[in-house]
Amino acid sequence: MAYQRSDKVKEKLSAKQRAIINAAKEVFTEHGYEGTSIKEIARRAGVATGTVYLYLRNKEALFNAIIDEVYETVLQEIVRERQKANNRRDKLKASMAAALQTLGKHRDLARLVMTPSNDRVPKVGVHLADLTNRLVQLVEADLAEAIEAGEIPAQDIHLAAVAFVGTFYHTFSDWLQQESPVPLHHVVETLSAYNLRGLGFTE
Amino acid sequence: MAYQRSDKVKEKLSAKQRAIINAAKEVFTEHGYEGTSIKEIARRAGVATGTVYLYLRNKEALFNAIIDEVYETVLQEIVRERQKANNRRDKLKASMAAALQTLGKHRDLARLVMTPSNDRVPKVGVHLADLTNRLVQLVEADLAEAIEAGEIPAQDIHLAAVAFVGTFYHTFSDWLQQESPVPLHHVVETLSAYNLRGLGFTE
Amino acid sequence: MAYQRSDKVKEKLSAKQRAIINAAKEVFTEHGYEGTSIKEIARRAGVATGTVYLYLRNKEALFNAIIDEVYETVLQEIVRERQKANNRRDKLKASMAAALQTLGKHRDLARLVMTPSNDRVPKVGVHLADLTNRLVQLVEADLAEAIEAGEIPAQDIHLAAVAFVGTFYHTFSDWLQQESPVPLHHVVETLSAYNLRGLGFTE
Amino acid sequence: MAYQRSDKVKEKLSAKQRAIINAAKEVFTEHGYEGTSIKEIARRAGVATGTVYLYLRNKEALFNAIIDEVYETVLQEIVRERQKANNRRDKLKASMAAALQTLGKHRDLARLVMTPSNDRVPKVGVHLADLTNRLVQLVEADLAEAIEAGEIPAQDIHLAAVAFVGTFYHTFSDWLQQESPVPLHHVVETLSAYNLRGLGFTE
DNA sequence: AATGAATGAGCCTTCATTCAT
DNA sequence: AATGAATGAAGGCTCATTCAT
Repeated sequence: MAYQRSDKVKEKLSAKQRAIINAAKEVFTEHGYEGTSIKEIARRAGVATGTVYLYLRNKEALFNAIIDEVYETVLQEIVRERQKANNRRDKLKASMAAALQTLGKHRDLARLVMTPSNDRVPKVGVHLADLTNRLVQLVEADLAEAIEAGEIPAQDIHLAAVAFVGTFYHTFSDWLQQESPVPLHHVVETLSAYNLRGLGFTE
Repeated sequence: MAYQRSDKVKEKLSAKQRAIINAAKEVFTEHGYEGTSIKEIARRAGVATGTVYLYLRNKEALFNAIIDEVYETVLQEIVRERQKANNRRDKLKASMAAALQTLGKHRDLARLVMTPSNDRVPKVGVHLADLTNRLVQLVEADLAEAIEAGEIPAQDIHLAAVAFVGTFYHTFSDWLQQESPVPLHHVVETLSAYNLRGLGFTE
Repeated sequence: MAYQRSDKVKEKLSAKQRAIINAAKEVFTEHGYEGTSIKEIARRAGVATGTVYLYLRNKEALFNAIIDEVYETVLQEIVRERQKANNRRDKLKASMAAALQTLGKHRDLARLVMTPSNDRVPKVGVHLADLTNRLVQLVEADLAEAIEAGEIPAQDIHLAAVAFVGTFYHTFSDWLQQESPVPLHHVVETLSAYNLRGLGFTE
Repeated sequence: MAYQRSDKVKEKLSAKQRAIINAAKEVFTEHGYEGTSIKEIARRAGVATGTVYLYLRNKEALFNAIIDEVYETVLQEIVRERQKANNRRDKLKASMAAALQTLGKHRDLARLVMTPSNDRVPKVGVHLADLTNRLVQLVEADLAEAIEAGEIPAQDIHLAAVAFVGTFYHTFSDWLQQESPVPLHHVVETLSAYNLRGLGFTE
């Protein structure tokens, strides 16, 4: 289903726009935002320089289009996985599992998304921060419910949520840089246990 | 003591090199890596453009020199604080407390250091990762000992250490962006408890 | 009559060509030669970009077509008004009055025509000069007759004619730039008197 | 004296800035504002592209620097020549004679200055209009005095002044385009007589 | 050691014009 | 006849780095 959905998103784009965005993904991934030239993207997409501007207003818009795509895909996956969960513990776990699994499928892209560069184009950085902020908010809501239900002790919800997401974010960054990484599901399992304990869930 | 130590680091540099690096800290902090020009750094340091190249090979080296300085200062502070601690729990807590307190004193600089920009100079990002890697290693050693001593259950040490550092890293990033942030010691206390529970320390 | 005539000019063009030229008038008037894009003209004319090139060889030809139209309209008007005049004095006066009145009706268009821009397309400037050259020739003929008839003293005919036209040209430019301009007929009256005196007509 | 003065102005500029401005004069003259590229100016000046920006903020500033130079030279010459005149008639004549003679010495430059292009860079056009406006103001002052002194009948001073300048402006433009032009002093003599008659001066 | 003028590659973006449909 | 997507040259400007003084 999610596959279909994200496919729908992609189908809206012409083959050419797809080619451009895909080329951009590659180049941005390899050289960063400032290190990427439109000319190179065009070359890699097999179109003329000007053609890029037929589909995307400018460099920033091109970059954001990519971020948006990843962003939306990940969030859709999270929502989908959470629906399968029955209790709070599983929801929390499912959220992070979905995020990691989705990003884990495209290591290069993930690397791009997870390396914010606020350089000179401040909006870019802001845009990138959104994803984790949304995740944090999701977790905060879960925690508030869990506390109210007496499943975990009262605590600083924001801090706890940021810490929660932080373990996954950081571990995932670490995982991205490893040459022969461990299976992601192992990461998910371990971190889930770690965080649930940290939050004060009792067996 | 720590003051002396970090002063030692600084003493190695000539007054002019100091002036250049300090100016660079300011400008990089204000405009980011790509947004910063050598000319502006030179102007702010009160030297000619060419003089910068007498002391630092190039822009990247200049940036790295700053990272190194922060890096070293933070690590020295961590080592110092750890020596005060008597048991594993306190050592772990002291490590993170020292890191956060030191970076917290210079929010702007911290923001610079903690916003990796792999733009155009991918090595910069790599360099920045070093700091957290070292922290992770420190924590790994602590965990290995704690497990051996039976204070916490056996677990994936690397993953746990990365998660541990991740909570602090991420929370601190979040803290940096807040307009009126909570006291850092509150963050330290809360996260310490979170992580110690997560690691499986028993009261 | 003049209406009919200038209509004849316009009738030669297909409705589509008319639409394009009219759109071009608008856009050139608003943004100048270099500031105008063919795409915008096409959009405003309700046709596709390529269609413009079906009717006009290129941008320069399009611009010249407009100049030609204004040019021809003004000249027709001059000829018509001159026919009403009985003597040389009135003919000279009628010539300029017709020119000014006609251009004065479309201040924007006049501004476009009267601001030669030799930019990049030097021929454009040349084309624009034609109008005044033709006016000068008309005046020269009148002066030659007037001298032969003994109405004015012998003099450098070309220079006098250029000066004559120059007073109107310059005054009219000045008038175009004024926010609340005086009535054109006042300009015509004043300048006519000025020039007739200058030429040596006696009361 | 005037020669010295304008020389002083030029001495202030380094040899390189002079070379750049002179090259710019050539290229702007040949291809107009929009048709001129900084690269070509640099090439012609024998410097690198970036060097141009060491001396002039940008293309517009470079263009204006040229206009300013001509502008100042011409006005200085006018002031100087007017001081030699004893009466109103001679002052008026001297003003225009000075302007024409000065511009006449550099036909190419004069062509550049006298072809306003308000295209896309509106300030450029405004800047160019200044010269004639200043001339008009000078003439207006003279006319006001002449009327008060009873030397000429009351009339619309602004219109008369614009017409006055217009004859010279236009005649000069005409002269600039001629391949084998008549001597400028002949133009001055003829136009002076024409205008003085037109204004109503009596022998 | 120090200077800072000079370099020139490289960047994003625009737009007149073409041509396959 | 008409379309409009595609082209790619060209332009102004910046800036890390060098080097003659």
